[in-house]
Amino acid sequence: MRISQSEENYLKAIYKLSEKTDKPISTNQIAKEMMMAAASVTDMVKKLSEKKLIHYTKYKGAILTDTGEAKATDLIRKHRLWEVFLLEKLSFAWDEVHDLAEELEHINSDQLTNRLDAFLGYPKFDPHGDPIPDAQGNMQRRDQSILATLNNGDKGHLVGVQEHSKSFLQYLGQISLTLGAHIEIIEKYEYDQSLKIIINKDKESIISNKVSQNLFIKL
Amino acid sequence: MRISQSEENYLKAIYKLSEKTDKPISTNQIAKEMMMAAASVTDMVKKLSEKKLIHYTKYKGAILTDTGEAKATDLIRKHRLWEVFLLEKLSFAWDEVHDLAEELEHINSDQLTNRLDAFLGYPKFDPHGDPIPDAQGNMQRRDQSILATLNNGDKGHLVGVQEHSKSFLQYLGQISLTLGAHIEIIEKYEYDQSLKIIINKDKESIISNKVSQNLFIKL
DNA sequence: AAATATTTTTAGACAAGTCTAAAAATATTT
DNA sequence: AAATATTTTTAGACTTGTCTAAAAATATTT
Ligand SMILES: [Mn+2]
Ligand SMILES: [Mn+2]
Ligand SMILES: [Mn+2]
Ligand SMILES: [Mn+2]
Repeated sequence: MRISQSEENYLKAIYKLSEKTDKPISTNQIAKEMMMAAASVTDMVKKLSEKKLIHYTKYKGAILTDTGEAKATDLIRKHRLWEVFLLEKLSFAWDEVHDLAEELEHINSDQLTNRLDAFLGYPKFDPHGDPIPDAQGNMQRRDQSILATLNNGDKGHLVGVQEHSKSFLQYLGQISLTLGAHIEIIEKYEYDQSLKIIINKDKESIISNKVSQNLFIKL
Repeated sequence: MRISQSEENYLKAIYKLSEKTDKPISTNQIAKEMMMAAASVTDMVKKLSEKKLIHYTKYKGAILTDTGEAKATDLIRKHRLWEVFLLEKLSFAWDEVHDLAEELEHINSDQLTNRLDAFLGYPKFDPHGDPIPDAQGNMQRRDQSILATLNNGDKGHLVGVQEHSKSFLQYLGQISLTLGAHIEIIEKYEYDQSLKIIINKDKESIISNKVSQNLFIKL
């Protein structure tokens, strides 16, 4: 069954929103995520429902079917593999790879995807620390804690970021917080929950709670 | 100025047809090349003309403007670079790369193109022997003769193919005629212009005139 | 130079994907 | 349980890219 690029983007949005909840995803949520009018979403969910990619009940919301979820997982696999390619092979920075991957992910060829995977050495995580589904759609669960929940003296490595915005990633780059960096909490300020940390056992930084809420650490 | 994927395909078709002639390209020619109704082409050439990508006179045909030609050349650059990537890095065969490159070429990012070019080592020719334009749009002229025009005793290397169809390329593969192969003409049969050749100083083959018309040889 | 054939354009239609404004359904507050 | 607010759907419109059938222009033949 032919799935358009637009339909693929809806599936990804629903998948993403479904990661945070088990409830059906409302048309408004999808509209907000995709920056689109709610009316457009209503039209599309009807179409996706007819194609059996989602379960949709009027006024209730949408849930991916198994087929829809498999399709979304495959898109994520392609997106993340392309991100790895762009960073590792074409030396793009981690704040530059997302937009290009957003387009490359729509090229549909299992052969291309699987050979790219092999060429990259079957990476398990993308440049933002997100797990890459394998050809069967299985992905490793990342063992992580949110930095904001840790305390004085806790230490570990940066294994992922929650936010993916360019500005956030660039900010992290500026304070030399790259994926894999070692972080130790020196002090947690009760007042605004900001943290004084040492990066790579060398550089001291103070980061806001907003930042630490978006960093995943493996202890 | 935003150029859609569809518009890009028209530009490429006009470019391709323009390589064989200096005359304006008729809507029918474009329609045939793209396997589309002539009426659709008429609509599109009007649009391309408004965007100053082609010069178009009703009932006369279309010629690329400098802007249009630059755009087409850039698409060809991307197409051929991706073909090299697929063959060299992902080990696809030369009869498999075209369709994927047809999609990859529409991803518009000069940075991506130029980094891919660098990653591949600035190749000058693609897997079919076609020249790859550089970032400025310049490409090397290939020094070639059509095999069908040569005579007994002539020899050289296969540097390109005219036809790009899967079946033709697969046929060549079967008789071990790959790019770079050495070819010597043993005998030219007057009757049907077929040729007895020796490939790589080893394997003897008889090829039809239809085949030899499509092979470019460097003496 | 007419008649005929071919090519090209126009006219009108349709599907996909989007929007705004209005109506209907659902949720929240009083 | 009404009244009010919010969410969601419907209705109608628009753009892009395509098609078929008919009309108009151009080219070829007689
Ligand atoms: Mn991404
Ligand atoms: Mn990512
Ligand atoms: Mn090609
Ligand atoms: Mn090629």
